[in-house]
Amino acid sequence: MENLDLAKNTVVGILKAGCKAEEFLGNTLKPFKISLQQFNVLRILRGRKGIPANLQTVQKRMIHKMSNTTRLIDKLIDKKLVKRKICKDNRRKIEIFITQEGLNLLSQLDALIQKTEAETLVPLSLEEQKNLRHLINKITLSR
Amino acid sequence: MENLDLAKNTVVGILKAGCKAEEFLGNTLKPFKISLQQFNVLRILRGRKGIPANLQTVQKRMIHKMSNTTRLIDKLIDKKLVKRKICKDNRRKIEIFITQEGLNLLSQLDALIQKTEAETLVPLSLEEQKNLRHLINKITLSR
DNA sequence: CTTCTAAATTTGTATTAACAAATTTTGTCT
DNA sequence: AGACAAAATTTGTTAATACAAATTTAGAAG
Repeated sequence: MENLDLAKNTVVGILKAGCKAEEFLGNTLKPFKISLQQFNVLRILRGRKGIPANLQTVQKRMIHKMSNTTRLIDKLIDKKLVKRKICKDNRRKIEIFITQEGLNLLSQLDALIQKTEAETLVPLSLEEQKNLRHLINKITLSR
Repeated sequence: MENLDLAKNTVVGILKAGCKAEEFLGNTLKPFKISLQQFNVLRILRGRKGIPANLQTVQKRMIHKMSNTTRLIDKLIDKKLVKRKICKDNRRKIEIFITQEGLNLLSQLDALIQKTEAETLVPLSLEEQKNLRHLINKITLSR
């Protein structure tokens, strides 16, 4: 009965696939000296198209839920890829923006990352990818 | 065209699912003070059923390929869950065993982990799990 | 407006992981 | 056996992450 270990094998498979994807993407990002987590935050900020984000907005959309987004963003600020601003009408609210330099970096990366994503999924046909996406989404969207 | 971002969405989904699985498993292991990586090494060693393993055997089977398995195993030795032995007939060869204490810990964890794995996959039927496992394996087994 | 409570953010500390260099081991060839 | 090259392992150092506690902020209630 291959069913006995179905859940175990599936979960281990998910973990391995996640590691492989992280490895591939990490290798692509390495020459640019940013981590996958940092890259994802940059993409989140770009996605806001000028609308500033506060910490929790960023945190909610992050792939890796980590306990310390403050310092992750500090790193991006050190690299001049991101800025913190104090809102004019509510000076207690701190808002986060991506800088032009950050946008430039992302546009450099876009094509490379797209290629890496494709490489990761090479063993799957388009139909299989759709199928996989559907199944995976069922897992992740359910919380 | 939802196809434009198919690969991107699929890869992001894989990453998220991986994080979710790590989170669930990590929470289960937390009260026992071992990390998921350490737990996996223990399971690898148990799987050898008394046959000792050397470092690279362990490394090859690890889910998280990390650069430093030596210190990971050192941690397990500190916790008395694992032992290093010097082979009699070839005293240069160092072999790694799981201790009785390690086996006891694993048998305590087995049921809990199984439950956690099931919880992670709750949104999927058995058929869907099989399907997912198949697709995921295509990705991970291809290297 | 002040007070209170819950949520969000930051900070300090300890643990873990990444990276590169150095060392040790393995196996082959003479 | 001895020497060498390649692979594996260990070690030092730096960077990232986890965890818990402390601080700050937001919003409700009086």
